Amino acid sequence: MHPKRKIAYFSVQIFPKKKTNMKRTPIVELLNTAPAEQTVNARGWVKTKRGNNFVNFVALNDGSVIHDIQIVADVAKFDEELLKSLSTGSCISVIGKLVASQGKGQKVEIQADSIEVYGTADPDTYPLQKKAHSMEFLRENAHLRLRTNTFGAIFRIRHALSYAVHSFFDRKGFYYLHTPVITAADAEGAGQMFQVTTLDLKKLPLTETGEIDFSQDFFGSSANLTVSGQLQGEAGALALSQVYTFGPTFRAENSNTARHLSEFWMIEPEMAFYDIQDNMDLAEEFLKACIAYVREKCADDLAFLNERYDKELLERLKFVLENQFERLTYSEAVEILAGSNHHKKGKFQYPVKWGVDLQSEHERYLVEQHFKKPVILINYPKEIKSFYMKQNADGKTVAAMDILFPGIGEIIGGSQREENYDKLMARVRELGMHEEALHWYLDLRRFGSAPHSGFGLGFERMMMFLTGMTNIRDVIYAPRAPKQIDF
RNA sequence: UCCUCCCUAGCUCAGCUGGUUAGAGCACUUGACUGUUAAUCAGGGGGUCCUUGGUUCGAGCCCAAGGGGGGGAGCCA
Repeated sequence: MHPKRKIAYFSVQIFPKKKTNMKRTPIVELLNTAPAEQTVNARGWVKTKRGNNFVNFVALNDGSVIHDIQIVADVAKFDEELLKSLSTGSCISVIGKLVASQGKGQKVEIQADSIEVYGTADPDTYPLQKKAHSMEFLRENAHLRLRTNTFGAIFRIRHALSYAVHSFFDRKGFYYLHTPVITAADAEGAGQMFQVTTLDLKKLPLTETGEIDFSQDFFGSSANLTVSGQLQGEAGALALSQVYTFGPTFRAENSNTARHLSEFWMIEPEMAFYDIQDNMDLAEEFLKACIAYVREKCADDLAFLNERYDKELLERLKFVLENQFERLTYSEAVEILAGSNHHKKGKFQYPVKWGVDLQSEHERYLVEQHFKKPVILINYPKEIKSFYMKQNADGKTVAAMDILFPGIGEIIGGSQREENYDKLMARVRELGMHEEALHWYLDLRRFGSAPHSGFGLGFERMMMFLTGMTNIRDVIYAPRAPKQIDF
């Protein structure tokens, strides 16, 4: 390579144009700067304004940190109308001196020399006040709720958690695989799908037998939004050894609960040469690494949420980090449940019986009452699990694992995959699945198959655990759910 | 989709057994106040009581249907 063509990726020199404006300093930096009457520029949105005839105090926030910086404005130095326009929600740029605060609530403040108003916010119509609002009200103002302390904290944590995910897998030698968002007919059976089409819904082309003729549709067959990247992930793992996906996932189920969304983000690692034990080890290490990262990176935001919403949040994060997850089989869990006083007193609404899927109340009992810590359940009856899971030697169970968290329920679902072509094919036929659509997936077992495992993590459920939010609609920018597509 | 609760001022909520002109705090507005911390104090304006229909001399309140939202369940991550 010619020496002149060498590119310095990490130290790019930029030749600035002539400076016209003073450069903004993020409030997070200003709050951590020693005050020495240096001239600084802060820009952000007004939280509150207080004061008297002589001096006004503005709490300014730019989203860089949960704390506001206090702007001090001498009434005599500023136009009356300008000061009046600094109402809650307005956006301003302030140039002034960074000084030690005379007041008690903060260390530093800005003594304003000039204030420019970028955008006013009429107090009569601006929905947010300097008072606490209900989560329901904020949900109906999703475009503005980002400006509140609570949602600022939530979205800084959301970013940190995303970063923690990529960072963890990168350290472990995984590759980030971008699997398709639009897929062909439902192969996995993971639930109702959203259909994607360019056909004219008012004039659908029909075949001779009266069915809709998808050969005339955009892709030449029916198409849907993905419900999981797992099957494609397996193709990745059986080539790159360790991959993960992290993308939007769509389920058209009519679910109206505090822990379901129609559009959510899912993380799906898939690993060649991993058995179910390796899979569990990775999942536990992964969850702990993410929690540890966010706890360190977002200490202020977590402290705020702990103080305001959930006094046990920090304690719970610490507890999960310091304790081993309880691991047991489905059969053992059923025994514990059947032998519990809770069951004997008839307090379970649904029956506890081997072969039947555990209900929410059963999972909660195990996690919140019996073990009082995260639980990993493995080896479920094959009838209640997906076709691709590894069939155990007992002929009755599959190598599935679910990780259950307090207050949230299932946060991870995974399994070792069936790598044997004949066994997998038998299951596909047993369940009457569409072999044609699965040809490429079955091929993975015909050519260079290998033992492999993986799991799926609901990103927003992890967010609920980290933030203490009790409704999944409050940890995503704009929740998509039945009858809800605003913002 | 099922069960259940809720809907009263911009926001949070009170409103008795069905009875005159529907209230409070915050927000807004006017005034007071030399450093406030959701500033404070005093005055003022502000209502389709979710909608429609019914019962009644009289409905915010009782009944029915519809709409929106919360909590729980199922499906799952």
